[in-house]
Amino acid sequence: METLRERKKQRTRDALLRAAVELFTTRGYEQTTVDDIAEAVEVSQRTFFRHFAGKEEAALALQELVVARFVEAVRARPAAEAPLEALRQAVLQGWETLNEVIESVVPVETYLRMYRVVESTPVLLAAHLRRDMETEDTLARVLAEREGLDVDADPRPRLAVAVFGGVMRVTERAWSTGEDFSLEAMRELTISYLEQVGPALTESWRTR
Amino acid sequence: METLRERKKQRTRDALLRAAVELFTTRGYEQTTVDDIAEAVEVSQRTFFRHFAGKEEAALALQELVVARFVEAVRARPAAEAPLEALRQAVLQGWETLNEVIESVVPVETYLRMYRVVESTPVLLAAHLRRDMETEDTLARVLAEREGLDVDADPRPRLAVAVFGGVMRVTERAWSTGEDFSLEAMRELTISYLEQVGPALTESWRTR
DNA sequence: TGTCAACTGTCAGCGGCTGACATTAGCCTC
DNA sequence: GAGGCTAATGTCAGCCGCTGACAGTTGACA
Repeated sequence: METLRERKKQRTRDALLRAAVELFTTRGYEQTTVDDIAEAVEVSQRTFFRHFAGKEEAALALQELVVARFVEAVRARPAAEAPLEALRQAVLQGWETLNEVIESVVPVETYLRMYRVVESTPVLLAAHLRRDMETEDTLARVLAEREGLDVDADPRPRLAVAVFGGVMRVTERAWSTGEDFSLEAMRELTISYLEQVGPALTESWRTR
Repeated sequence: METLRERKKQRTRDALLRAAVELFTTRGYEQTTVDDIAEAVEVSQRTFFRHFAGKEEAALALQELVVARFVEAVRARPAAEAPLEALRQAVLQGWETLNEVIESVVPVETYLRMYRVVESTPVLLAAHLRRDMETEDTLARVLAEREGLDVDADPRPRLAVAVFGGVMRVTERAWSTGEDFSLEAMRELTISYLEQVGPALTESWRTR
């Protein structure tokens, strides 16, 4: 059982996160000050910074939930599965179960809107990409362990994860600049792009 | 012929850039204030911001020179060359001719030290990665044009460039966290990793 | 119930960055 | 070569993100 103090603290954090996301997705990230967020929740600015390391962290907190779950999904894939197939399955699984992670904090649609705010705000995109690299680092270790390799001696786990991450980033960008912002569209793009990356590297583009 | 005013302006910018790099590589990025840089050149802080959009831009200005040249090198590759081979050749060519671009501003060794500052400073790494994405966008258009494709309709140019970029990022990271900070080491890593990416994706890692 | 610790508020201050306005100094024409 | 024009710089005030220090409040737990 949780203590009252912990519940109160969590409630404040949730309120700050929800207010931040609400403001970011309506007014825009740059147009929202930390004071705005704190004021909306009726706490001091200092309290905001006690819950979030910075404005960026509040903007990326939702993504972090999804990414953490994705990494766990990769860990849970059967050991017999090939590395890239494990990544592929974990990603698709992630899209399917997005509701379970997000809906308890904000509506999925809000999450998807926030996603696009990140993609279209330079400073947020930059922070997002750096986090991606950290995730890739973690994933490389997971894959290396699955295959019994030393991640510092054998570059192949890092290379595979980097390639996979590159494809996912192209996918995300295509989704966020496209017209269909549904989860289903994201899922179909993921499948399609992962299928095409092999041919794109080996075959000539002129002989489709 | 250049006007005196333009020469003076360029000289101020160069002095600011050199002072910034000098301070960043000795004292560290976070430990250096814009006032420090301006003071070292004996100009006002406001003048610094008239030459650089921000502190980050001064830190990434050297890289920008190299990246711009790399993109030009890709454009200049023979049209008959396969896309990925064009990228590969352009990168290797870039390392070989690094002197020509950099030495007129700072010693190559200083550039390599600055490179590692970027890799090890979170906020700089983030900004660097975002720039990489912009570069990848440009390169995808270049490759699409070479192959006569529409970059918005066919994802293959973007996918190929993203994969290539992913490999290069793994390479850079391995170089900057390794022990041999020479250009030759960078070059060898590049060749080695680009060779291994194919097998890493297709073959089983256990049957080396 | 009283002590301790955690959460919060207030205040002061730093650093990045910008707009507005004044000043200097190269450029260009008559 | 004296004038006006304009680009480059300096100065000043102020916003915003963020942090440390200190004080007040409110749960936790004996």
